Amino acid sequence: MPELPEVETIRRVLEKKIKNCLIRRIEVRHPKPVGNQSESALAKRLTGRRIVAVERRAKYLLFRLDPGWLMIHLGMTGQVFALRAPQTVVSDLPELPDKHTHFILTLSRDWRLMYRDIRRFGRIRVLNDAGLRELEERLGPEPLSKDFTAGYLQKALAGRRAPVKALLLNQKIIAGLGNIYVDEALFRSRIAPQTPGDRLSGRAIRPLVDAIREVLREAIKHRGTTLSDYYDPESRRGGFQDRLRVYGRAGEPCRICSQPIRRGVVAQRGTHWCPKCQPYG
DNA sequence: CTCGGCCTGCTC
DNA sequence: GAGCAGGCCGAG
Repeated sequence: MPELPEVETIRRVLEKKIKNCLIRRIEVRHPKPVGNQSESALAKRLTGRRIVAVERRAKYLLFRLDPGWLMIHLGMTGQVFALRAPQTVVSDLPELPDKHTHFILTLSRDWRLMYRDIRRFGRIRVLNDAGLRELEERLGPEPLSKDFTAGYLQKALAGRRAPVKALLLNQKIIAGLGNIYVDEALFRSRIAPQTPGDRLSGRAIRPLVDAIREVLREAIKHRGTTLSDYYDPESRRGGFQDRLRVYGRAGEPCRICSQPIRRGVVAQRGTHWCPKCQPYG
């Protein structure tokens, strides 16, 4: 569920709070998210390590240790909370840890990191440098990096018959987009989501690249989108949900042309678009 | 490339 | 009770 802007928001908050903390203790409360590894095996690889930096690649949160990496992918409903020892979350969230809190790191300076995940689609792994390289091999360029250019995207989409929506969700083509921001970027670049990759005109590529960058930057600025489950590590909601132009707005008037926003299924995902403002392919 | 599976909770 | 949900992976 969290896409690049949400994971980036989490990263920034965590960096501010727990960078340079030592991992004192770990607790595995449900084995699934850690890949059914035993608590003792994980503890051997984590306790005593320092969190040197908090990084992000695509939708992966990467804690740089000394040595090694702790990787967290939030799946659809994963959340990470950073709490000072006695203090609990504010807002409308349950007291932690609750029955959906599956993994806890106790850190120096009284911090505790709690991983909570209702659907348990998320994953927590300890990686060495080789493991990190394997992860990297499955991912395309970061959309906000200089590697993501019109030339690159043109090549990546060439000869692909799948709908452009499916291609933009493919993390090997571009890393970090999910259902919300793909729909939003296609709206902003006026491209119909069903358009096959190889039928996108060359002129459509540049606006698409710009729209992807723009929507991600804006969403990060507003600390991500909270539709229901997303909260940052300080249990704050995002603000971008109020600025969505098509996602979740089926039947509501388009903000540009007032036509009702359509909803259908493309690439097996709920897809939102304006039939009038998105004529291109 | 498409589909089903993994999970729980919420809305109809 | 059915269908849906911000993601990913492996099977066919």
